[in-house]
Amino acid sequence: MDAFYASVELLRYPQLKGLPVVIGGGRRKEDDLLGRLAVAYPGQSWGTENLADIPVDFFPRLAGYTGRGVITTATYAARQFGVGSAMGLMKAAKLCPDAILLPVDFEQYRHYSRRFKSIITDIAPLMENRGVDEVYIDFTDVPGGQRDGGRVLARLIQKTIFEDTGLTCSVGVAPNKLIAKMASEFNKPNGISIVHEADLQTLIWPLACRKINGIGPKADEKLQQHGIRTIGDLAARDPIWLKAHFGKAYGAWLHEAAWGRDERPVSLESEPVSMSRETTFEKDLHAVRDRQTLGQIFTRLCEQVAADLQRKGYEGKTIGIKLRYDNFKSVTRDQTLDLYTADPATIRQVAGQCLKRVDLSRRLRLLGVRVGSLVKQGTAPAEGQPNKTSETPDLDPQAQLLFTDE
DNA sequence: TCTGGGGTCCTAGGACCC
DNA sequence: TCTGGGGTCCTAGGACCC
Repeated sequence: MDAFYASVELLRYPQLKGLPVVIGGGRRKEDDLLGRLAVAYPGQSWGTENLADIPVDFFPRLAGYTGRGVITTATYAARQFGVGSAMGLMKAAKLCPDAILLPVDFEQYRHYSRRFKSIITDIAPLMENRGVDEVYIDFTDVPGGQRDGGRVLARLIQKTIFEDTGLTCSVGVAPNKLIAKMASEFNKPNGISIVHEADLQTLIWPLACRKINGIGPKADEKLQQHGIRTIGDLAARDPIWLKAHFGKAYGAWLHEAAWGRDERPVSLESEPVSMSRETTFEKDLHAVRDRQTLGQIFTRLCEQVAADLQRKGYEGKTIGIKLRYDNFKSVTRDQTLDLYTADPATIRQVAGQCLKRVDLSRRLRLLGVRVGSLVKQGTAPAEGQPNKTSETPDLDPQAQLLFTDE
């Protein structure tokens, strides 16, 4: 989907079309549009039917943003200013102070996500979810899937989604997922791109290695150090050399990817492995000095993850925590139980034990709670032998007591 | 002016078992 | 007088993705 979050917001606020808009960030009072409208226009009620009447000048701007949020999506107009996904909003505010800032509304995005996905599965049932705004589709056995190299079906999907939701998407058609993903980037927004096996050298090899789904910033940096910048450069390397420098499995995969080879099937629904909740604080907190605040946040995270599990019908037996220190270093601790659970009190208790095994003398910027090793509720395998645990000793007992046992 | 939240998968060492 | 070999599970960290 093209600029998905932003495009969904533009459905509600069409008056913002063509303007630089970014979605993201923590909530500020100024971001509470409806609250501000109630003050500015007393007696008028604002609902789905007249949101389009809100004057553009009324929307909050990026200028003066002071929180720790990042951009999740920017409209194409905003991208002109050099702002984009994952950029800190403070930095974005320097680049484009007049951009309109809207808070994220996952509820709404999930709603449109379900809608466009159900349109797709009506047309082509073999669909794989790749998050809220992206899917892989296997056209192979869909009637008409081969017409004009897949272009006919791609167009049908685009048209049907647009007519139902008003949203546009970009489609890449290729012999496998790896190339299709790259192809989908060629013609954004609202484009279709078809890449055949024979187009590898002309269309794929000139691209930066980073365009391969699976080569991130770290691998790219290392590749560049060896003079490998394009996928063609990568394809030219001896696979034995790649394995020696990048590890057996990853080296072999790099070679295959550069040659456009990918045998992964388009797979239908898969079971979740873990669920988690985490939060970055407005300001760094200290285990001792901010003990009460941290205790409340910690309990809330446990309750939220328990509620998520129960709502979706899962329970897990590995309970873990994650901290991020003021220096941005993260640590995790987890513990596996003999029993599966989705109970907030149990999660709170075990997560509290995990907290005792980390250094709490540094200030914290993030706290998270995770439950893993999930099974569908009621299908928990029989209780096994007691766990073999590799003991990690408790640290800094003084600091621990202060908020872990609240 | 620092850097969200929710995930998956991989690696590597140690415990433990046969 | 020198320490097997294979397998699984647990834990921690990290890369990567949307």
